[in-house]
Amino acid sequence: MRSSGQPTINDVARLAGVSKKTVSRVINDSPLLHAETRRRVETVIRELGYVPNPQARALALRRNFLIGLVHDNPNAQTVMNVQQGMLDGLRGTEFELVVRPIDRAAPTMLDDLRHVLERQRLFGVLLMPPISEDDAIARLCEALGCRYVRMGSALLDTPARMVASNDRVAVAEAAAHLLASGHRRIGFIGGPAGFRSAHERRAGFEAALAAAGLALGEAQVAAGDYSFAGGQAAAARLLDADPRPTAIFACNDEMAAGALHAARARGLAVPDDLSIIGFDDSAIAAHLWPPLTTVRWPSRTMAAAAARKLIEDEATVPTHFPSALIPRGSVAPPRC
Amino acid sequence: MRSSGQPTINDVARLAGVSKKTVSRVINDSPLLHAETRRRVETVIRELGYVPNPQARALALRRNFLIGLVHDNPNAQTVMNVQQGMLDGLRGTEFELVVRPIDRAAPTMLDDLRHVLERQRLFGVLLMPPISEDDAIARLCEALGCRYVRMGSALLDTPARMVASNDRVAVAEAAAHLLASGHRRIGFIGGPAGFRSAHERRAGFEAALAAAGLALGEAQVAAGDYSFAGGQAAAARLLDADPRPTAIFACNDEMAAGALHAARARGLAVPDDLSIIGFDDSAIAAHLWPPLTTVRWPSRTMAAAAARKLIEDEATVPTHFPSALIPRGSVAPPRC
DNA sequence: GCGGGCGTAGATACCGGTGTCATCGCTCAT
DNA sequence: ATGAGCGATGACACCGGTATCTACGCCCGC
Repeated sequence: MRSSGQPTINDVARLAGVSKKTVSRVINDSPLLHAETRRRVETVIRELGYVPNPQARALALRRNFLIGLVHDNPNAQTVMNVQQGMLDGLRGTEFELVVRPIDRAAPTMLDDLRHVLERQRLFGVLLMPPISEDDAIARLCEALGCRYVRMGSALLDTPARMVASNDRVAVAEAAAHLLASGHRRIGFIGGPAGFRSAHERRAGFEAALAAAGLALGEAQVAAGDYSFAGGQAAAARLLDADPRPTAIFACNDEMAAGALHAARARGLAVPDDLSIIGFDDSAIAAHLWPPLTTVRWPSRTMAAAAARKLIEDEATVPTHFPSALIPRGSVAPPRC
Repeated sequence: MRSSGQPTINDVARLAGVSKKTVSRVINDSPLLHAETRRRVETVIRELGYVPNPQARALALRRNFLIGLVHDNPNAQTVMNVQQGMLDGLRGTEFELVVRPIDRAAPTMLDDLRHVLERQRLFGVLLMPPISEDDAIARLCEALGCRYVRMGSALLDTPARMVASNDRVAVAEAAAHLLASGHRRIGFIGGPAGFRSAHERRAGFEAALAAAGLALGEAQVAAGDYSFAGGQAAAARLLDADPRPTAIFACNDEMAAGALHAARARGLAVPDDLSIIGFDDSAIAAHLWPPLTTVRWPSRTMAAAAARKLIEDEATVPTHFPSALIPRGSVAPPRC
C-alpha cells in the first residue's frame, strides 16, 4: 500500500501502531507522552528516515518558515556577509533563507515587492540598507502582515524592528585618526543624497572636524554615489583644487578605490602624497595597494541579530553594533 | 463568517457563486471554462485581492517551488552574479530562490546538505563550482529526488544537468595574448589540486605554449589556492627565480591581485616590468591599479540557463557558454 | 462503591489547494 | 424519439500535517 516517495506521518503512525496525532506529539516534543510510546515512535522515525513535510506544517500552522533578505545593495561582499550572518542567526531553527534583490530605481518596485511578499507569505524579511531607509517599504511589510527588521546606520524604527551601527561615531573616529596624523585639509566624498548612512557619516565627519576647531568647507566636499566611478570623479574634483587636500575620507570602500585610481592618474603616491580612508572593510579594501585603512561595518553580526529578532519574540537581542576603525596602509602623515 | 487574514479560495468561490474547483480552474488557466464564468471569478479575485497559498498548492501538487543555490565559493561577486542570473532565469515563474552556503571542509558537510534537502524538499538545486565538481554531492541530490544542475568549467555530467564554460579554450586565448605581446617566460599560478577548473585552465595554458613551441617547466608553475594570500606567495616564488618571468597568468583574479602586491613589494611596475592576467572578471579586476586584464566567466548568463534547465523539461536550453578575454591595462610587451 | 481529576491516546475536523469522477444540459447522428 | 458525445461545472476525497475535543484507564478521597 505504501507508495514510493518519502514516508509520511501516516506511515510512521501505522508502523508504530499509534495515531498520527501521537506521532505529531513526538515530533513537537510534547510533554504528555509515555516514555515508552515516545521511544517506540522515535525508533520507527529513525528506521524510516521520516522527515516532516514543511509545506504541510506551514499549511496547518497557518504560517511558514521562510525568512527573506531584501536588498538593493551594490556591494556584493556586504550582501554576502549579511546572508552569512542571517544563516548564522537561523542555524538550528527550521527557517530557510530566501533572497530577493530588488531594483529601487524601477517604478514597479513596490508592486514587485508586494507581489513577492503576498505570494510567498514570508514569515519575515530583513531590509538591508539602502532600502531599509525607505519607510514606504517598511509600511508595505506591515500592511501585508510580514514581520520586518531594518538594518541601518542609525535607529530609524523601534528597537524591536531595527539593528543599527553607529556610523556617526565610527566616522568621527576615522576623521580623528587623520587629524591625529597631522592632516588639516581633508576631503570628504559623500554618499548619495537621501541615504541615511551618507547623512550619518557626514555628520560624524563634521563633528570630528568641529572638535578640532575646523569647519568643513563646501570645496572640500564632493558628492559620490557609492560606486567606483563616482569615487573616481569625486576625487578628481577634490584633487584638482589648490591647495589640494592631503587626505580623503570616502563614505565607502568602492569610492575609496576610485579615489586611489584618481590619485594614481595624477601621479600622487598613496599614502605619501595622499592619505585615504574608506568605509565597509569590503574585500577590495585589503586587496588594494596600499591596503586600505577603513571602517568595519559589523554586517555579519548585525544580520545574525536581525535574524534572531525576526524569529524570536523576546527583545533580548541587542540592537546596537559598533563599527570599528581598521588601520592598514593608506594613511601616513602629510608631507607638506 | 469570514475571519480576517488573507482571503482563500473558499471566499472567492462563495462570493462568485461557484465551487472551489472552478476557482482553481481560473487560477490555472484551464481552457474548459465558460468565458462569462471566468470573468466573474476574475472580478471577485481582483476585488478580494486573492492570492493562492503556495504552501497549500505545494502540498496538493506534491512538489514545491523552491530552487536552491548551494555554494562554497570564496568569491562574493561571483556568487552574487550567479544569484542574479538564477533570478533572471526564474523571473515570471512561481519559483523562489533559497540560498545555502556550505562549508566543504566541514566533516559534517554531506549530512548538513542531506538535512537541508530532505527538510525543505527543494524542487531543484544549482551547484556552483567548486562543489559542483564533487560527485558525491550530485549523487546525494539524486538519491534524495532533488533535481540538480551543475555549473562548471567543463562538461562533467549529462548536458541536461550541466552548464559549462570552456575554460581551456579561454585560457589558451589569454596565453596566446601574452605570447603575441612578445612574452616568452610566462609564470603560471595554478588553482587548488582537485579543482576541475584549475585542471582545465592549466591544460589550456599548456596547450597555448605548446602551440608556440614552448613547454611549461616546473619552475614556471606555482600552486595557488584561489586566495589573495596564496597568489601573493605563489607570485613571490615565481618572481624570485632568475631569470624571472616577464608575465604571469593566475587562475583567478584574487590570486592575480595577490601577484600584483608581490610585484609591488619587489619594486616591479605592472605592466612595464611584469604583465599579469587573471580569471573571472570579478569586481576587483577593474578596481585594481592597473585595471586587470582578465577572462570573463559568463556566470550570470550561465546561472540563468541553469535555472531554466532546472524548471523546464525540454532540453532546448544551451549548455555551453564561452568565456572571453577582457583586455585592460595589466599587459604590455616585455621590456627586456 | 463511586464521582472527579489526571495522564495518555485517539477520532475527527481542518488548513487551502488539486485530482478524479459524476452530473447536467445541449447538440447531433441514427 | 433516443442515446452518444461533449462542454461546463460540482461533489468529494486527498495531500500531510495540527488543534480540539473526547475516551479510557487509573488513583484518589469520601
